[in-house]
Amino acid sequence: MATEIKVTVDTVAFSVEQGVLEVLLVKRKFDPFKSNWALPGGFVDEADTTLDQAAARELKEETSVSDVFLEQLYTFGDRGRDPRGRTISVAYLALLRQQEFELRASSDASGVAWWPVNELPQLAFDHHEIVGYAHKRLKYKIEYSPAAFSLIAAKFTLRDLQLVYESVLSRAVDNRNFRKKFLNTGVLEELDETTQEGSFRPARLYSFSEDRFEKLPDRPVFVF
Amino acid sequence: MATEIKVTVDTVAFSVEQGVLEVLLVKRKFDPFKSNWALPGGFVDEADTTLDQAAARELKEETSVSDVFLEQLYTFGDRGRDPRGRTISVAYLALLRQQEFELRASSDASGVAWWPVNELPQLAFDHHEIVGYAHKRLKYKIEYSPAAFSLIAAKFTLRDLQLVYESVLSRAVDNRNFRKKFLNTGVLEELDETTQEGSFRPARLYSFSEDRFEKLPDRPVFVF
DNA sequence: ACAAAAGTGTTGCTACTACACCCATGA
DNA sequence: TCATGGGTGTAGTAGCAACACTTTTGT
Repeated sequence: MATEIKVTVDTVAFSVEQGVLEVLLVKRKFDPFKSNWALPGGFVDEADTTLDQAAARELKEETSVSDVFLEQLYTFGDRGRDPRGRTISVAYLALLRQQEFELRASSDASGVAWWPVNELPQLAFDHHEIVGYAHKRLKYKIEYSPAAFSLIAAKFTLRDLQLVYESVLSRAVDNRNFRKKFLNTGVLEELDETTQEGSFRPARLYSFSEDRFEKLPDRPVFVF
Repeated sequence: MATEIKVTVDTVAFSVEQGVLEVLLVKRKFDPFKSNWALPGGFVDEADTTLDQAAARELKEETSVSDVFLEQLYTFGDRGRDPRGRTISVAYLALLRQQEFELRASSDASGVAWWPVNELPQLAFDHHEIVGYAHKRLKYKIEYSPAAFSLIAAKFTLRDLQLVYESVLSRAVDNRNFRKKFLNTGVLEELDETTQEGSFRPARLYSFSEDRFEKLPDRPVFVF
């Protein structure tokens, strides 16, 4: 009965770069699926005290990304998903900003790179399914949680924020209504700074106020 | 590295009985936690082709409940949650109607019973935390999915339906608005039958139309 | 003056909340 | 006729969708 099973943690890390939703992948150096791209992840270790911590550790080891939004997603465990034998994968969702990290591949990998979610290469194992699932969950998540703010810098313009919504949802949103509604939620702090990006009008910067979010009588819904 | 870890599936099965949300528990016959109440579940087996199937198998073996709504919830894997050694538990949510099953304990258990979610006994392992998590998820779930219909008979009165919402959400809802809004969603089929339950006006019966639900241009939201 | 992105206001409509009473039935 | 749960209507309000033009800046 108590079959021993191998357990991995694999992370779907998203970022938005110039209005494009991208996923962090590593290129495998060893079999199985040698030289295929895959999600960063690996086996849970005796030393890991929690699964969350195991996912964070693997992500850091394989890509050098650390200290980011990380949340458990779903566990994939169909027999046959790993040719080496029964392995279940606890999948994680990560949200981050590319500019904050310099990618560095581990010795197990021959590469690390960001791939647009709509132009993914062939992926190892059932990782394509995992990415699809993560994307679907992210679409819900930005509508009822402040997840979008994990994808942009601490100071951002309303346009930055809108680009996150548009790239995650894969559709345009009306910018007048977007601004009105987001400002109305009361979670944005208007800063006394503006951008200065080119030969056009500078944009006001905002920050997300966790405090204000927590203090609202009802959770706002970020649906556009 | 590739530590072998034991994997269990444990199910939080909910039902609503006379306006009370209840959880299905089994009483353990063996150590650890001998004679404590626990969630039905057990080790994933070599023969299980999927985790979903493993959860269904364990639920049936331990309580005789089968063919019910069953969905993966979350995976609990903190080191130390099982005194026997590293064990992770893939938790499942089940929704069902008590009257459809006659409970029968397995030989591993000295009892099976429904417990009101607000009056739970001490539970084995971290099962109390798992139940709490499942309840929280169920509260969301009935608001954006037709999950509530898995908790009542195929033919039901609007009152039955309302009792499901009230017991899951732990609060009263305005019955005028509840009826109006639910009828407006277009997912209910009005039947030509009524109940006949006592010395008062009989109630009209309805059924949930999966078809109508699927065909709606936008998913209705069941928020009251 | 032009190119580029920032920023804004109104109207119509839908859908929600809040609220209290009459109806049908069997005993 | 009473007790019990079944069933309904309205008015006010809030918030949404749809829609196009003006502003600011650097070159």
